[in-house]
Amino acid sequence: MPMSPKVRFAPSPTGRLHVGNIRTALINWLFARSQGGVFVLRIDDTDVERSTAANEQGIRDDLSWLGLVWDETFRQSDRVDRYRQAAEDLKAKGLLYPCFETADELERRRKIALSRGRPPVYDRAALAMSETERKALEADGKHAHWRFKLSGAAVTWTDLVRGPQSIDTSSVSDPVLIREDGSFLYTMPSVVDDVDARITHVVRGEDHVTNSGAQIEIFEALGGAAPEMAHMPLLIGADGQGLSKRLGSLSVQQLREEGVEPMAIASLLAKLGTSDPVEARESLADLAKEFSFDKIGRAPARFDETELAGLNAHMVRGLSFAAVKPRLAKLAHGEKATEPFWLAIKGNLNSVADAGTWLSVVHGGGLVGPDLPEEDRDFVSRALAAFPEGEVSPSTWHDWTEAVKAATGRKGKALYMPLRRVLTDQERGPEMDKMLVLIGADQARRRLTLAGR
RNA sequence: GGUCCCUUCGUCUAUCGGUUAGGACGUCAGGUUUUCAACCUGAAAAGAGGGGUUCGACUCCCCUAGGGACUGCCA
Repeated sequence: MPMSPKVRFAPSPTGRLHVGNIRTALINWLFARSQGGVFVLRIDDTDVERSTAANEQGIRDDLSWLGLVWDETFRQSDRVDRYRQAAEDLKAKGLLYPCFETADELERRRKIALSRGRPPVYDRAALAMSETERKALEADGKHAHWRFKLSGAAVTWTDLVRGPQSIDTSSVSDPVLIREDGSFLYTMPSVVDDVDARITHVVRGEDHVTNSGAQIEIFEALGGAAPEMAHMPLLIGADGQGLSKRLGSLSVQQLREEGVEPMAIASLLAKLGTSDPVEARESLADLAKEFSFDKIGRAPARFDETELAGLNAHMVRGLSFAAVKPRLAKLAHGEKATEPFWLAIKGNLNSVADAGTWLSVVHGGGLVGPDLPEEDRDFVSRALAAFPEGEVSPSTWHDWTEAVKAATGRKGKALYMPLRRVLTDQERGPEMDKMLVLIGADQARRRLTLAGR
């Protein structure tokens, strides 16, 4: 029996979480939970220019809302001393070397290489530099950035999703680990943190596959063994194109504002691209029970907002009154919501917030009523005359409409639709026998009176 | 340009050389319903293209096409 896994989700606080991020977080969380493991939230804030405390808090809020609670958390900016130590270790081993090319220069060289049809791989010119040259540059006030010296050999691992992998490090540039200003790029801190936190599995998007090749060498250089790796296929848009632009901006925040249930999001993201049917699940625990890397395919999966909306509607209709009561209470007249009310209307909702419409239909006294054609106004008056005395009951609608049918000769849509419109101000909605009971006799008579002549 | 990955109904997928290519969601039709939803029944719907290998290919190999990713002093 393998030891229980420890995984991490490592967002960079340069923005809020979006669907791609969440999926990575979710898969990590589900894997950890499915194995009784530990889920670590690591804030990758090594890019001080773009990282903000507000974004970090936003990310924590987003994860909490989704229910992706973390067992441990820390931020990389608090561990810089440890990274310096690791860097010194690599320097001592001759695996970290100083470079003095400017960013502009490197960019230019890449473009030239590309235009000549050559791979834009760093040529290691700095490695050939003599001590004297280096001293001269430093004396000149130049600051070095530092690159990790890749072995040039093939790095292999068995990916939990992709199977046997091999990255030829000779076709990859030596990664810059330390910037000219002395700050760290994420590559090495990530490895140091994974070692120190004893991360057992690195689960991330397949955009990191090449990184993994380099990072595995850094793991080994630092005297550790690399964790297990799992690289998920990326999500693409419904149009089959990359997810980046439009859906990249589809944030948890926005989804939340649109009234999408957290479990609708989680269900879709957990099942999309797997051999399981995409169906709503009530809890993350249910999803965790069904989680397995074996079920994840290797092809990019399409994320479709329409599918999410459908799943959400299905989910909302299945919500119990107890679960939804506190949320209804936040809507106008929501404190008056009862279980019969919820049961009557939930089948007509796409989101919990949609309940607001029906709350105002039932409890909003100021219903003005629709503009009815002349003949309908007359019909409504006759219907009012047939309205039974006293309070209404579940059978009132049936009895009343039968009486109206007999009195007016109307039937079907011509009979029901004007009454629905007058009583609810809507052309469609929950079953009228239930609605009538919810609206009550007084309101019903009032609305019929106003709409009649 | 290079490296890696992918391609089965509209969508997510099953199939470990021999199947009427299965399921789920969606769609459509019928039933039920005053409407919508739900539910029931049924239907339409797929191996990107071309070459091989083989008695037999969705499955193995090659090519082509298409898609994705990486190729940063971002993460």
